Amino acid sequence: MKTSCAHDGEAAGLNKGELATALADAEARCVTAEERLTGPRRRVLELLLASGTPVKAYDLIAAFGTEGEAAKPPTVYRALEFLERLGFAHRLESLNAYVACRRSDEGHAAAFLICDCCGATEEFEPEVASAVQRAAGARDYVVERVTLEAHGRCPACR
Amino acid sequence: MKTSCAHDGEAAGLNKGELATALADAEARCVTAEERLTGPRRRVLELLLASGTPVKAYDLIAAFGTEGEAAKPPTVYRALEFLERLGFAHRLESLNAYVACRRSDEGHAAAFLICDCCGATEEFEPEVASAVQRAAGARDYVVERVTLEAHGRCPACR
DNA sequence: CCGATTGCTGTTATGAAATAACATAACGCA
DNA sequence: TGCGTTATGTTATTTCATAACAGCAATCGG
Repeated sequence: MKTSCAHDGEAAGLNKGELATALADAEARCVTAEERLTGPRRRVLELLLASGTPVKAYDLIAAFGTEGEAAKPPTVYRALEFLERLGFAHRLESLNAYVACRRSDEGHAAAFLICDCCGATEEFEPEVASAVQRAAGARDYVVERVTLEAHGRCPACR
Repeated sequence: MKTSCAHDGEAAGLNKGELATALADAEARCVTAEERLTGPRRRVLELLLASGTPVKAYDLIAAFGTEGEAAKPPTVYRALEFLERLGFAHRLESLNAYVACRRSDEGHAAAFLICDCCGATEEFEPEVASAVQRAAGARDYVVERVTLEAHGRCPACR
């Protein structure tokens, strides 16, 4: 799946200032939603934001501690569950990985372009929704959640 | 995810005659493609077809032997890889499960409606493709493979 | 017919991803 | 302060998937 290629390393993560802003935003949105951005949750979000690309759960687990100690799996998985619920992160089913999301609407539908070469992802708005709804309607289904992941190559990797 | 509901058990798998026909079809397509539908491959396809709904890999492993003995994981995973390659089966990323496909075109794009209640799935043609291509084009991506899985409720479960 | 190549299978072992279950701590509030 | 709720810590286990290597069988050129 992930073919090796020269463009790794230019990760696109947030720098220190952007990170602080993004975390403050998240904090604010939690207050509004009457939810708590606790330590572990904040830490996992920070790691995701700093990466800018999808991160495996066990990489988060390994990177969790600031002195290099690992977290226990449930710590990170619970944080991820929270972050997903509030729309701060998404799970990429086809990669078994998680990615931060900076869109401001909780619980939005998500669709992704995923570069199989460098691992970069771009989230886009699934206008696709209407086509899915049409297919669903024709079969009498009610759709509650859509996973859309398009694999290919990003501009830099071609 | 899978909420319990009364409609289980009405699985929609193929009966004996249909199964024989479907396997013969698969056999024929393999000949055309110059591929071999060997024992393990045929057996796994048979199990998928008989089920009619998505099946977990380890359920296939457990059901593999005709006298109840389990297969070794690689046996089944290799067969699944082959079946996917030829378009006889698809992997459902959001379920970690596999489902038979009776469409006749190798390597086609796949999209699914998945009932979270009874586990039924319907494959549909992703006309969606055009919308994805538009989003991809705008971002200069080249798309090679699309995963689309819509979760919801089937007619029977509402 | 022989030997080499290639593709598939069998087997053992291990790696990677996720969750169950239960104990403890922190928070919000009567 | 004491109670219910929500979040965390911890141990263990389950679920999902692949690496690595040995053997076998079909195919093809000589």
